[in-house]
Amino acid sequence: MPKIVDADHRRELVADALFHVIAERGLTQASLRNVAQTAGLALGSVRHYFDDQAELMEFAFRVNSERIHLRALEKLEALEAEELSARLDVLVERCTGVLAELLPLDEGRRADAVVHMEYMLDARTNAALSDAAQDDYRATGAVVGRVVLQLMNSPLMSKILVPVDEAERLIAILDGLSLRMVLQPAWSAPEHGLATLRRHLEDLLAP
Amino acid sequence: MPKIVDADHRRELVADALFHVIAERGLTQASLRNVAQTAGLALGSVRHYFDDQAELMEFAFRVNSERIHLRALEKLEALEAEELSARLDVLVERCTGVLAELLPLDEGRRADAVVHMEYMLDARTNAALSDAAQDDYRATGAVVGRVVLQLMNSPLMSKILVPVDEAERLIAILDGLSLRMVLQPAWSAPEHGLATLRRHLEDLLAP
DNA sequence: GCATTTGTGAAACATCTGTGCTAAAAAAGA
DNA sequence: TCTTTTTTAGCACAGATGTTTCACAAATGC
Repeated sequence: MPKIVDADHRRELVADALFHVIAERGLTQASLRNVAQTAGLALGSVRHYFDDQAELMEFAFRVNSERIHLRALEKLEALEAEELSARLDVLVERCTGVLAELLPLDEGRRADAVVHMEYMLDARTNAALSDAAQDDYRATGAVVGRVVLQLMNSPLMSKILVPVDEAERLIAILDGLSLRMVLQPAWSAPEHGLATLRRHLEDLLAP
Repeated sequence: MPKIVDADHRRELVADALFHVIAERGLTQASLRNVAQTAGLALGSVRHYFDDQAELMEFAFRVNSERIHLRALEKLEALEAEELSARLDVLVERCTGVLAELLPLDEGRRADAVVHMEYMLDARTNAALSDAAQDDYRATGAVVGRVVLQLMNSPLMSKILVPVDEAERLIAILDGLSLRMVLQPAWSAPEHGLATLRRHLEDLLAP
């Protein structure tokens, strides 16, 4: 029959172009024309794969959210699979490694984090994105919650902590660090943010 | 001579209209026409007080930033003036009160926080706002830093903490809580966020 | 080779945006 | 009342945006 192009692959290619535009010039410049141009496509081609601008926006949002959380989930499941370490510093390092996937520590994760922030803020007033935003909240809540459980279940944990409370504080720290590192990279270097995260986890486990 | 209108007062009135538009419909809808309409003015009138759109944006950003930090500074200076309390829970409560001014705990502060977030994110790609954003960073850094010093100087402080590190963690928590409360008010009620902040301060002072 | 289906490109339209320009209205002094 | 200056209102223009529509190209199955 007709010409065959991997449609799904093409949609992700357009989404990547959108990410690039948002990361470089902000969500306000993410017009269909700008996206098409950076994707090397014509405006008509982009609209062939996405009926709406809204459809492109939600699709890209979900790709971005999944990309971020899948990285963390991979490391998390590896952590849950291995037997509990008897050494405190090892446990801290493992948990730090999982949560660090949610921080903009390298250029790739930085672009993801920038796009993520812009999307979450936009979802506040953009009803078409609110469902995707809800799913995103649940995803990060699940990752952080499971990390907290790992800490709680460790025999090295001497304090009595309320899991929900610590998850909330940890989420706040992650969001806050991510925000600062995205907006103010000059003052918030990657190693700096990572160290703050590690220090907090050490505090939780400290006797 | 001519009709006399308090120009400064008029500029703040326009800024308030801009805040209203941003809080209700997001920064993308903050066009001069929308602002003029919600301010009850004609487009030409708005442009009479602000030559540029950029001038209005920066002016409103600074008004917003100062409004937030002045509230916290007032309480902070009251705290620094009074003699150190010998009771630990009193000190925590005082410091919580200062930092709580940076959180969206009521409708007024919520609108301020929303506008603040949108502006900070926009400043990332909007060179016209980067100076104002820098000033904002310094302002919150100063407030949080001075609160941390209050905690450190207390004879009730038993731990040995690095002030800069704790200030950074505290800023992250404040930013993260603020972000969550702005974006997800259904899951992050005001009392909830306030409790998390208080708990963190108690943790810092705990023996 | 041909027809059919899919992909591509471009032109056109209505809408919204910031900005420049002009003219009327309003108020205070002469 | 008349003049002067500020304030207000409105029009017009260029540019950008989402969307619609249509024509053309390309590739697969017959």
